[in-house]
Amino acid sequence: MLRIAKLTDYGLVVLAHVARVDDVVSTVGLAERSGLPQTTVAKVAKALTRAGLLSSTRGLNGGYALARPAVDIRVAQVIEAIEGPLALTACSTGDSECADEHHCPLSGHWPTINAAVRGALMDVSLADLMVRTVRTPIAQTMGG
Amino acid sequence: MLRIAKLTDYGLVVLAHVARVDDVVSTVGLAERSGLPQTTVAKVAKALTRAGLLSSTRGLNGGYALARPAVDIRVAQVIEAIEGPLALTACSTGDSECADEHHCPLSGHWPTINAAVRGALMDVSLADLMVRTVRTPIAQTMGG
DNA sequence: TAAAAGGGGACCTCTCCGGTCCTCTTGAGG
DNA sequence: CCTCAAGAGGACCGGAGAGGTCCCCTTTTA
Repeated sequence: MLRIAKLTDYGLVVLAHVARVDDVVSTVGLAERSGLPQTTVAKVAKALTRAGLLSSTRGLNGGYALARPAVDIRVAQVIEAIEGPLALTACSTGDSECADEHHCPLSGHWPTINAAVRGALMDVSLADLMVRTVRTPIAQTMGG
Repeated sequence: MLRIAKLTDYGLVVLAHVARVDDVVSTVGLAERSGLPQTTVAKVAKALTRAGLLSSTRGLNGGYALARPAVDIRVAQVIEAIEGPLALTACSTGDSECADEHHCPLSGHWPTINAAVRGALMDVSLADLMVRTVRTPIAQTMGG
């Protein structure tokens, strides 16, 4: 359904919390702040570290920190860190089960579409996502 | 995994074949051309018709035709026809199970991301997808 | 009036994501 | 040197949801 995986969503949340703390923070700390299970935070943080978005410190008093400024972390990178290369269809991954390419008028065009989507997601940085959402007084009143 | 549904992929293929025929064509005819099961073609064509991308003729000698020129059919519209409104996360659909919005630093930002992706997919038309893929002689040689 | 073709769901299966758990490695500190 | 906290890596299981099929109804024309 053109959805990102829940884990990817969590990944963005975790990154945002790490950025906000602006210091080394453990998975336990992140779990408390985010409200996510500690095991889930750990799973996501591992993937983000492998991708070079988080830097980790092992051993006692270890934890995670941003590997680079929030402005330099793009949503597309987070998605790729957790879900792998961005490809809207199975066709575009290379391991094509879609052997009827002579039938398929679309073959060869997916890279273009993928690039367009990737570009859009590259334009949004973690910093962009951390701008405090402006809530109007009216919304606050109505929200109850 | 930020994948479109297979049915959506099929939808694009079906649309491309209808466009190529440039005349009323039945689900049986489309199944032959595309190599997809006739039942699947039917399912997809129904959704596309409901969304106004295909026009249908019922009764004997009936079938489908494009409801408007291929240039005016955008990939984003096809996705929405089959999968519903474009929303990368469950958060952004409105029926948020994600009640911890006070915890979530991202709340309020998803519409922006969705709009970016939607924009990218709106920029690609069915006509764009039907341009014959250019294969260089070198690629043919190397492809074996 | 019978046959062809689309319309609209219901339903079942199977894949794949989400979440958990276990064990190993690393490093700080007593 | 030993212990313990904390990350690394991978195995595993259950449930939701997409894919695909089927059935019956309506429409239209020969």
